Amino acid sequence: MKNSREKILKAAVAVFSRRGFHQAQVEEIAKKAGVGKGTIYLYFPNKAMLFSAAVSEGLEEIMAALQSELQSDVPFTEHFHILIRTSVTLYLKHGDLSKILINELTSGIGPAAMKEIEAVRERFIGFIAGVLEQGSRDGYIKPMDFRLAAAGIVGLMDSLCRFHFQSRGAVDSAQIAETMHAILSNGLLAK
Amino acid sequence: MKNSREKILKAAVAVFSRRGFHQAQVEEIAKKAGVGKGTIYLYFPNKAMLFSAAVSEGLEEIMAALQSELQSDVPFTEHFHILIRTSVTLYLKHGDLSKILINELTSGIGPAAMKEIEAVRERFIGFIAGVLEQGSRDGYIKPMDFRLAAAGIVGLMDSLCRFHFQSRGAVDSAQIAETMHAILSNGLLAK
Amino acid sequence: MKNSREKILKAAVAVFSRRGFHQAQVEEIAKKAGVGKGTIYLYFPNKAMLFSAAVSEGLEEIMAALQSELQSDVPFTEHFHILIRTSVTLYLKHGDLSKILINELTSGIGPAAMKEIEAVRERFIGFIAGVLEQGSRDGYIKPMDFRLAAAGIVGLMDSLCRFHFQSRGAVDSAQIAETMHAILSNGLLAK
Amino acid sequence: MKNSREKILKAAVAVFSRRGFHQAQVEEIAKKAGVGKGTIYLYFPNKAMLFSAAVSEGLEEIMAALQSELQSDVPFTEHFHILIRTSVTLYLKHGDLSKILINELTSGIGPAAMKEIEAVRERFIGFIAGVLEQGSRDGYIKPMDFRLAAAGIVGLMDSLCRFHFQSRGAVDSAQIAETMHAILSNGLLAK
DNA sequence: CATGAATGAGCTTTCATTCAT
DNA sequence: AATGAATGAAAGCTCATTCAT
Repeated sequence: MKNSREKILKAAVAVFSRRGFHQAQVEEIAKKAGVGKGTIYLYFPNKAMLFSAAVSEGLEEIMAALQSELQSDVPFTEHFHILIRTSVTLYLKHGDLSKILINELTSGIGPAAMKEIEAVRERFIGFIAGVLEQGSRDGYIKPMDFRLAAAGIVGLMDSLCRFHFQSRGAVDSAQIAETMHAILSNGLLAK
Repeated sequence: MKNSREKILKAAVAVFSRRGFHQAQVEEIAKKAGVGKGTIYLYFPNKAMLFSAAVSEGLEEIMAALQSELQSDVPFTEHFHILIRTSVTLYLKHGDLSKILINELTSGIGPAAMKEIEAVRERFIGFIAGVLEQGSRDGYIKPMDFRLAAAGIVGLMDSLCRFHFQSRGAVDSAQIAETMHAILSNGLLAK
Repeated sequence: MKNSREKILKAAVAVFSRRGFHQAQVEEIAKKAGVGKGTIYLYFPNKAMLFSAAVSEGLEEIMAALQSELQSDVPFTEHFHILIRTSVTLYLKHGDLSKILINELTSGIGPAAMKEIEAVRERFIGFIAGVLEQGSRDGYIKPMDFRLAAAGIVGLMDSLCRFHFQSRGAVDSAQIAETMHAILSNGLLAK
Repeated sequence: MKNSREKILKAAVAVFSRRGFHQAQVEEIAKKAGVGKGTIYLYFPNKAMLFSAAVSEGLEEIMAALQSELQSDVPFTEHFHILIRTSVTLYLKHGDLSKILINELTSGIGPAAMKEIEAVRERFIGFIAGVLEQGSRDGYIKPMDFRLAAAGIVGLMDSLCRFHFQSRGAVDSAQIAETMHAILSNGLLAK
């Protein structure tokens, strides 16, 4: 049996993503985690901090997974494709998280937790910008404002993934990855 | 002096976008609109419906503005560029709205209002998909899943605009339009 | 067309009896009376006073009708019977009123209106006590505390009439009058 | 120290009877019970249900007390007298309750709670009707519509007890019991 | 470490009342 | 005399947080 902190975090991600920050009730998280309400306050100072911890640790996992993917040694063009596919897969798998990350950023979470979350988002965007920059140094990516582009990519991915969730299976992971790849590699214009 | 309904809607957009749906207080909206709290309930049945009305009517304006832009008769390549620039400008100008549109979609607004908002988002995505499809018929845009692409474009724009708002002026409207244009026309890959 | 004051009073009786004092809304009364909300405040200082006026004037009518009945000159035993039948009929006809009179006496109407209503009830009880006293002087009614008995009679009638309203026709006016007459003339005990 | 539920119910009976359903404030009940406002909602889903619980449980007590009185084995005539005296005593003792039971039946309490209360009143009337029916079988009570008569008795008692409360001591318990007994045993008519 | 009964600040919403027309 | 748009006090209810056990 995992320890309480883990169980709480896992339950928190699930509940927050389903309901959003304000609609989520601490009690439901406690119940889902199989602990008492009070126990949550043993590990997290308040709801907002629990929220940012949930987001933070989840995203950290995604980044670690992507990072390890980056180690492999294949030609860039293929690498680029794989990277996108992996991102989409991870993003959809951690769908809960992504919904949170996108939807709750201005929902009045309180300044402290807010800062935490923006920092996480920053780190995520920075991570992607880093990948782009490396690709650029190796001559595969056009020079550009990498952070801006990275922010755009995150938004693109979010939006496509939301489409997936809302389409209830009509649009699958592969289609999303292909659309992303198509747009990001060559744009929309016919040659 | 504008009529009350207008004043309330305007104030609502401002407050909702700053605070998010749940954090926004009806009282603050009333104060900002310069009307009594009760007056709001004369025009809107409840907070959620006020919210969806605010989003809805704002977005309608944006679409109308874009629509009129589309009438002009210039070569497509240039048109494409202009369209993106106009979109970004409008989006930034109605920044309040865009933040709402993106951030509040799952925040537990109540089913009725929720449906309204999703419908608006749908309409917006559909509108963009229509533009892409027309471009494709004329041979300027690659064939693809236009609705998916449109969803992606909205996400891309959102994310870049948010970057603008958070950078507090470090990234300007032109840069965002250029980045969008660069990505959407040719993608990220160096040739 | 009756004048506004009349129309308002009539509508007030109808609405108050259907909904009770607190549930009744001034707007509904105005609508039913076919006047503007503001007009009501031209004739009555506030909701509570409108309420007590409605009760008061209605009860006054009942008493007037009973009074005229009392003038007739028939043997007391028959008179007693007729009186009860007439009372029940009137009470049921003015059912709205009776419900109000019974149900709203402690509902927190505000001290001023409250006093008015209690005064009306007093007057009604006094009226019946007077009838009993006269009957006693004529040797038809046992000596007793007439006001107390009158209060009891009003309660008895109320309760039976409510039974009528709730039974939705299963118990008719005649049955109620007979039961009242049976109890009041000889009591419940078998000889 | 009694448990919270008990304390709340007791306070509720007191406050509801003094103010009536609508005028009664949950906060005042909480204060009187010596608990926090929220605690009330731990035990009762809403104000209306608290109300019906208060009425219900109080009346149940009265019926239990009367029931035990009925077990005793004395001649019926005396029994009848005793029963009325006991009823009046109980009714006056639980005066709060009786006021509620009579006054609030149409005050717009909400359908669910309303039904509960009507059911309680039904049960009470049914209980008395049962007593009458038994007396009739034993030959002491005239045959009649027992439920109708029972409803009348409740109304009679109510009204007399209200008289007691309003007379501020001028009319005592014994007088009321005697008046009831006089009316119910032999009626008002002189022989 | 763990709990959940208890709390009360804070929210939305209603509706009697006013007053400019 | 008549109106009804506007008001804001007032109240029920929720839920994050605490703390005695």
